[in-house]
Amino acid sequence: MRVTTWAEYGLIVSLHLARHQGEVPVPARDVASAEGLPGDYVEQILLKLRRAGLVTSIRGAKGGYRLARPAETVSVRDVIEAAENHTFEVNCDAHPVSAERCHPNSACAIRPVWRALQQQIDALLDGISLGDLLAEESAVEELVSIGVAPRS
Amino acid sequence: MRVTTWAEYGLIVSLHLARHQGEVPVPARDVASAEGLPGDYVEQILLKLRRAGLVTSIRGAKGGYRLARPAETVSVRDVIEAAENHTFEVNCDAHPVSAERCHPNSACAIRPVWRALQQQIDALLDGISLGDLLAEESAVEELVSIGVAPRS
DNA sequence: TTGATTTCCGGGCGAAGCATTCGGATATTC
DNA sequence: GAATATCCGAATGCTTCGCCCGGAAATCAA
Repeated sequence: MRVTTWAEYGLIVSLHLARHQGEVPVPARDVASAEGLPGDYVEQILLKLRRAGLVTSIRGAKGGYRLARPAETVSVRDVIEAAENHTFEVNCDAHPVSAERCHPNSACAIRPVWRALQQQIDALLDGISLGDLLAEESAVEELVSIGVAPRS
Repeated sequence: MRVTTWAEYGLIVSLHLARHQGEVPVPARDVASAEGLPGDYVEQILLKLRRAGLVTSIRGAKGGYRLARPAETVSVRDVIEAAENHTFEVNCDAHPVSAERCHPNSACAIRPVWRALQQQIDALLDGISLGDLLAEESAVEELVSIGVAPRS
């Protein structure tokens, strides 16, 4: 159980855009080189973010990407769902073990576990915005600069 | 982000053993056929559960598997960790994007998100035992039998 | 003692998914 | 019209997943 690079890069990329809000739009390749990520891949991710309505794009020369909404109103869940299509995927829905066992009103004791997981995960990711991460970023940055090792 | 069949089958299998505690040991193939799972695969899963100390095995004719501890003392987390090697895997540790970014004391704002996820997930899975699932199972069974559709 | 049963265990294998690249079409600016 | 970008599907190589196979060792019953 882990997130793929879609989710991880998606966060890195949208965080980069959040950092450059209010400026000129940032081309995909600039994001990629600044963050040290594969260029063509970043382009695909930005495409997904745009289709989800999280970023807006401007085509042609001087074009690029911008966050569609203020960073405080974009949750980590938004980004992950846009980039990876889902946060936690419950097997009962997507990869059922068998039709009978996984039928919605069978007496399966395991399903509630996955449901609970899904709810907790979504709630947590819903509660964190790109704005929060941006704030944390500069806070940690400051700690590091005065020589205090950040935890974890 | 989802659990693999190792985790899911692992739960099904240990739940099956929990249901038959106190009886003669259950051979792997009996578990498999009773639960409708691939036999050789179940064998491998039971092997992992045994290596993790969750089940005990008896070799030879009349042999089979038994839960090593009472079902109330075996958490869902125990089972998943045994079957899948981890619950939620944090990329910073296992699949770092880059050495610098993911270095423990870099100012990465994303890492705390994964850490928080990991903690919440582990806490939730720690709080559920096979005994709980067994109880829920019979409760739901009863609801179904009197014609009330279980939720979710 | 022999045969049946069963765990033990590594390796293999096809299919799917992941991470990434490619090629080219379309739009915009200078 | 050249340069810069987004747009988009498809192709690629790699890893992991889900599962099977073959055989060795242990145990029990006849």
